[in-house]
Amino acid sequence: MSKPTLDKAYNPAAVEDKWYDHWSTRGYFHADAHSKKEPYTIVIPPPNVTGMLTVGHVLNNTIQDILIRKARMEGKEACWIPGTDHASIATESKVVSMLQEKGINKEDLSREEFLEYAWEWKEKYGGIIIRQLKKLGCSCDWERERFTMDEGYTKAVLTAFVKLYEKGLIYKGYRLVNWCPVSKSAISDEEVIHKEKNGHLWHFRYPITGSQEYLIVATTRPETMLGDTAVAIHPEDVRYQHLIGKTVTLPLVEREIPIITDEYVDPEFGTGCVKVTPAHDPNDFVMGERHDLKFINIMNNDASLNSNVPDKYVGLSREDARKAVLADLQSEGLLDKIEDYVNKVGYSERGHVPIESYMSEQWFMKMNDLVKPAMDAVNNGDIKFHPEHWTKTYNHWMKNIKDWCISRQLWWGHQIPVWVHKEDSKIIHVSVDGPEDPENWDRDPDVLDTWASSWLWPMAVHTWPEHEHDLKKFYPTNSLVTGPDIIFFWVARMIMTGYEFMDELPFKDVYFTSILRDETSQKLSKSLGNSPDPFDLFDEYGTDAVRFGIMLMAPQGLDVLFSKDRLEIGRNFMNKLWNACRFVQMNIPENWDEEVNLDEQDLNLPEKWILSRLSKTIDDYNRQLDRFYFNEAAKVLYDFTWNDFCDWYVEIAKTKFYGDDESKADIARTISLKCIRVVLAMLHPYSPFITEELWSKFKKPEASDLIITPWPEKETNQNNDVEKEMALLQEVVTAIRSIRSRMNVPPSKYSDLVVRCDDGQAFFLENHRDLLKSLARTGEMTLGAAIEKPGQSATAVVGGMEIYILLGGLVDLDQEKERMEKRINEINRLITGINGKLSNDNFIKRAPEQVVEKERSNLKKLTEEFDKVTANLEMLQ
RNA sequence: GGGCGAUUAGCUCAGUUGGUUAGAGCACUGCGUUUACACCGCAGGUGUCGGGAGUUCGAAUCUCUCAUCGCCCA
Repeated sequence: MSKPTLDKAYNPAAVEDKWYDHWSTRGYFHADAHSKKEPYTIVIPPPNVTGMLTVGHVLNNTIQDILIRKARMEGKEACWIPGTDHASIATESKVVSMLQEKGINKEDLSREEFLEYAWEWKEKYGGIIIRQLKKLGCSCDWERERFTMDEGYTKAVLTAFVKLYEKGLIYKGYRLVNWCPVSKSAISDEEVIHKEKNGHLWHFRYPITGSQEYLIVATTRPETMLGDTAVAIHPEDVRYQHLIGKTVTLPLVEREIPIITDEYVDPEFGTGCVKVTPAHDPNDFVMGERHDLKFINIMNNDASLNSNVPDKYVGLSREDARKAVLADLQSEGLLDKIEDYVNKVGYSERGHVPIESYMSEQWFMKMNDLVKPAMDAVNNGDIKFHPEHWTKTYNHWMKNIKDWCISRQLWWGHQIPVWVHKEDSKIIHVSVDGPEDPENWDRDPDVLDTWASSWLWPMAVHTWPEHEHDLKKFYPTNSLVTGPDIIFFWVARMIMTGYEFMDELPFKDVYFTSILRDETSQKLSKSLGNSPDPFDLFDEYGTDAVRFGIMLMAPQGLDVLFSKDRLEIGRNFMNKLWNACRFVQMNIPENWDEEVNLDEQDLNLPEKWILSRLSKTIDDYNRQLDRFYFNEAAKVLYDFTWNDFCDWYVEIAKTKFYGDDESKADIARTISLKCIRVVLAMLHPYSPFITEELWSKFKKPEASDLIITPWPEKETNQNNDVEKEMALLQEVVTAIRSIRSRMNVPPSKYSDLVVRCDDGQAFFLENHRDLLKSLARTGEMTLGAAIEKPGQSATAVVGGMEIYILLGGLVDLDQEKERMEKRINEINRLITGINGKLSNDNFIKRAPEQVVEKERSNLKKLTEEFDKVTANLEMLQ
């Protein structure tokens, strides 16, 4: 053993950086593609390159670190590949606002100039989250760190585009897309957030052409009426049959537009008449195509009105246009009424403003062919989701998948590898390297959706499209750990690319983490300001404690209500572990060299018991981790360490340490060390720093650093008889303590014990006389079957033994009576239940024998206890 | 409107294939500073397992239904 003894309390700050540097220096994180070991690979969900560590990242990356550290200890070639994502829209908008602060408009810059600023920004802020992950303790292979706009990665992204284009899966279309007026770009369906908003339903009068009649349409978006090209009614709506074939004159615009009939119209909604604006609403778009209507785009790319509306409205923002249109309709007497109305409004996830459905030319990807193998893989179990129920969400989305709009009107990202000939725009060149005569071509200015690059992550972090060594060794990966919020964006699409380009799944297990919420169940987010800074938490509790605490509180497949207080459990546990180790260390002499071979020892009950518990703990722990129950695994370790080891075994070991039999002390030392070493090894993936620190003091001299120490082996010391016997001893101790506590017996006073019991029980108690003395503070023991209840004593019935504690005048008779009566009622309740079952023929006939037997034996036990408690109660009367 | 999930002690959650005297931590109450730990120890109280119905010898667990809450998709 090394000396000096541990500090009185664990001080995280003093050890965390030390060990991280040590591990890095020794190269433990780096995976060797040429090793013979079985690979175990994880690719990190790449955080936004300009992002900062959140509590969500802590949860997510701790889980990955647990998996990878365990695999490493299990002797696998553990490879955790880190990296960051260029996050097109998010990063570009940050750069744009940074430039604005400097007084620079993006519009005034060339593409090249802008990208220079963007790269500068990336270099400046791009490393932050990586450094933060290191503080968290992540054992990533930093030599393999990737960025989605690295040269090699970019090549992979463009290669994928070209391959899919050549297969006919990518096409260009002029369509209605989700348009973010802030970033002035298309966004995908998945980037639109639907929110319920309190709005209005405005009813307008549209005059029938050449008549005094009106029809009334209702709308939530008055300003779009300037782009109306029809009014629709349901074909069977009796109210409006006479209008079919007529036209209305669109107010303010004075455009004559047809009245059409379409099944889409809901006669129950509003007046049953609908204005149709094909260029600005997805449903109207479809109707427009069906009826060959005009598509009039009335907006610029910033959602202000363009020259397709009457002059007085040109240039107005959509908000101002709404006011103007309403005012003008009102003054013309065409505003019929206004109703309150709750409607769903789509917001841009990044721009935080309502999106427009906007006509524009975009690149789309056909998804139907890509979906099939990806769906099969999940449904036939090749890829497993944890928790499993996410497969339903996955399937639902896959079944209803639509073509994916992959172009973005941005500069930061992968520019689409399509060139149009300057002489003839019908001539198109698509390739990774571009045409040989670039001067004759114009490259498509758009970039790809970021997800159209990150969907290649598991293969493109290596050398794909080249199939070199790393790719062969480390693809497919083993586990993916990510949030369910990106199941469509990312997980589903990675599965598609896996089969499309590698003809193989990208990962075998997907663990979906919990979503973190605060105590009022709001999602933790920076914009709400309810997300604590992880570094404040690390400072306050220690990184290991935060990691352990957050894992302990993350339930399976549910949201986590995060609160700082709950990290205290983690901190307390670290302290408990530290102090248990400290205590053991204090009781091991300097230069002690007497570790015994436990297999050759004649062990007594508590020793056999703690070894049995340890065996079971190893099994349970591995089982929980294997099924991705990280909270349960943490609990298994916590319970063993705190309850079995600290509360019972260490207390028992004291009698050996303080006794005068050195050989017994050596056994206790050996067993304590064994428990500590196994616990440290098992806890290491959760709490790497403190365990490595303690390991350095408690390891066997020849052992390696904990991070690469072999994972604890399965043990076979489990023994149910021993556990039962120990449980009885614990029950006796607790019963005695309970009486002493109730009667306020001071700890310094030893209680004499009188027990009515059979010979076997007497032997048992006699056998553990010393333990009873130290654990329950008992004095003299008088045992036997013929014992009469002594006067002035308190009673407990345990396992058929009637335990009397002599208390002189200390007994509170009323309190004792009350207790006994309460127990008698309880026993009665239980006995009634059991009798109900046993008197039921069907139960006897149909229930398994062991179940019936168990009820019988319970009945016997309870009846005996009932008799004894009743008799004792009578004596008190 | 469609789908998914949740509802167990004051709070946060466990509860494996139906059979446990329904558990843990926190909080709470009492006692305690015995040379690991007050980030501690010992002892203690707390539950119609959301409501209802069904299947079963037996339901917190399986089925249906209702209610409430949350998320996703229209």
